[in-house]
Amino acid sequence: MNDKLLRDLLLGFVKVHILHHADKEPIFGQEFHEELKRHGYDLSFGTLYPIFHKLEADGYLKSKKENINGKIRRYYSITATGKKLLNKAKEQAKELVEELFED
Amino acid sequence: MNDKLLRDLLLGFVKVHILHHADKEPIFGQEFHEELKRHGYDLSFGTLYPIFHKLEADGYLKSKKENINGKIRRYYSITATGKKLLNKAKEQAKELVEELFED
DNA sequence: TTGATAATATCGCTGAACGATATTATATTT
DNA sequence: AAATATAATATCGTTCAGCGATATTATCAA
Repeated sequence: MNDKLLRDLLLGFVKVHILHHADKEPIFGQEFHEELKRHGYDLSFGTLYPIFHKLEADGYLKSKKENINGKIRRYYSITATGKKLLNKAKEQAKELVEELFED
Repeated sequence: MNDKLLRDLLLGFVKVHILHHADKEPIFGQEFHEELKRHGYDLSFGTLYPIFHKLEADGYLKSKKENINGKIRRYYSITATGKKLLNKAKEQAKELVEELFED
């Protein structure tokens, strides 16, 4: 079955989930990619990294490079603005889903 | 505040909501546009109509033209394939939201 | 018959998604 | 010490979707 619609749904959520995780602890690309895979979501790095970049450019995330055994990791954590947005997004997502299940 | 992220979230949901409403009764563009507006969502017709077209082309909706006082309306209703997709989408959306709210 | 109205359709631009490829910095092997 | 492997991030070029603006369709009203 064609599930472009399911993909769109996922893509709408990915940014919110990034903020959600970056709110709990610093995260980095590969790790988050694995996390998604574990949940059955296959998202390419060509999609994922630019999302991180955009979220940082827009001030919702801040990042810090760290050298782990010679591999550079860029750890992202949420900003104050990011937290505000995250809360709004969670509310909106909840409302939209609730509407689908009421009556 | 920049809320492109909230918009992406909405856009991911719009198709699911279209299927959801078209499952309850036949709907048409202007009406659904009003419905979204009432909920505070502003979606242009240049966005909305192509979505309807795509959903029909993919076999999730079927449409029938009707002439109401000389104004042509195209009423959309859900297909069997559309119902299956709708159920999957609802499950996926629910899971994604639940994760945002657990622990 | 001209204009107003309700609705759908589509154009052209911009920007995002994505597979593929390049780059970075070290550790390991030959 | 040179070459290879590895873990990770970065970005290119193409395709496609979102969207404001504009066009089209079919009546009714002035």
